[in-house]
Amino acid sequence: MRMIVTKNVFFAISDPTRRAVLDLLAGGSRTAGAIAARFPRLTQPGISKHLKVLRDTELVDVTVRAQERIYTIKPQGLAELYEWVAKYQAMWPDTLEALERYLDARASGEKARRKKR
Amino acid sequence: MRMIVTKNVFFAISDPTRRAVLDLLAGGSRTAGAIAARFPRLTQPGISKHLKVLRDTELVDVTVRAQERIYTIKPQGLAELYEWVAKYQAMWPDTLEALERYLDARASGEKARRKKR
DNA sequence: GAGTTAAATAACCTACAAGTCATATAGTGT
DNA sequence: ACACTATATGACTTGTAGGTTATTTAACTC
Repeated sequence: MRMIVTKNVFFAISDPTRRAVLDLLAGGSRTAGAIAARFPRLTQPGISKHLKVLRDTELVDVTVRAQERIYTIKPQGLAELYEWVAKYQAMWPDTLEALERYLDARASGEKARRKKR
Repeated sequence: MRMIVTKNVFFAISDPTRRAVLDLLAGGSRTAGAIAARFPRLTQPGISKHLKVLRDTELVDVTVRAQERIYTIKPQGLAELYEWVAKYQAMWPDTLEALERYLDARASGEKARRKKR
């Protein structure tokens, strides 16, 4: 068992809710309440805990305004992740254009697959 | 509790051992045994399970040679991750050079921090 | 065919992530 | 001071990831 926890960016983005929060914040800063409101299936404390993880991993910044906490994305926090994945980019079929073609092909392939079943 | 498991690339790379396996395979294809040998702290079945996750998430390919399984990295499997993080790249302070400067600064900052304690 | 080698699978254990409800903290307004 | 609002924290529960040992599967060697 790994007991060395080291919460890092890889861990932070492994959760779909946290990715959704980041995606939301990419559209602009929001209060914790406004964020929580976008996740009706989760409770306020649930979102609060996700925000804590994002804080701890330096993926968001918080500013205080009265009782509110305004969360802002810190895209630099993703630098480590970008750095890591970029290493593999060199191994991609070809250039970025090839990657885009690949992604498009995969997208339509998925559609076709969905139709089949 | 999330019970929709959907093992995806984000989950796959959240584990440090699996990232290390990918990093290893980036240097060339290897048999399961050769991979396991690089992780003396883990047992063979332990590595085998990690390899299963990488297989299931399409991050590696396997070819059979006698009793051996030769694992090859499939960097295209990281496309989704790259796609996701690239969205945030636009929000980065400036250009790629700025990112690199940032990473360098962070690296030396970490060294300084380590010295302090 | 018996023994050996390589890898996967099964059964099991334990720590912890992700969720809940209840409560605490802290700022606002009257 | 008191009620209200916004968010964080504590205590607790549960599912599962990540590890183990033992076993199975399958191919090769003699």
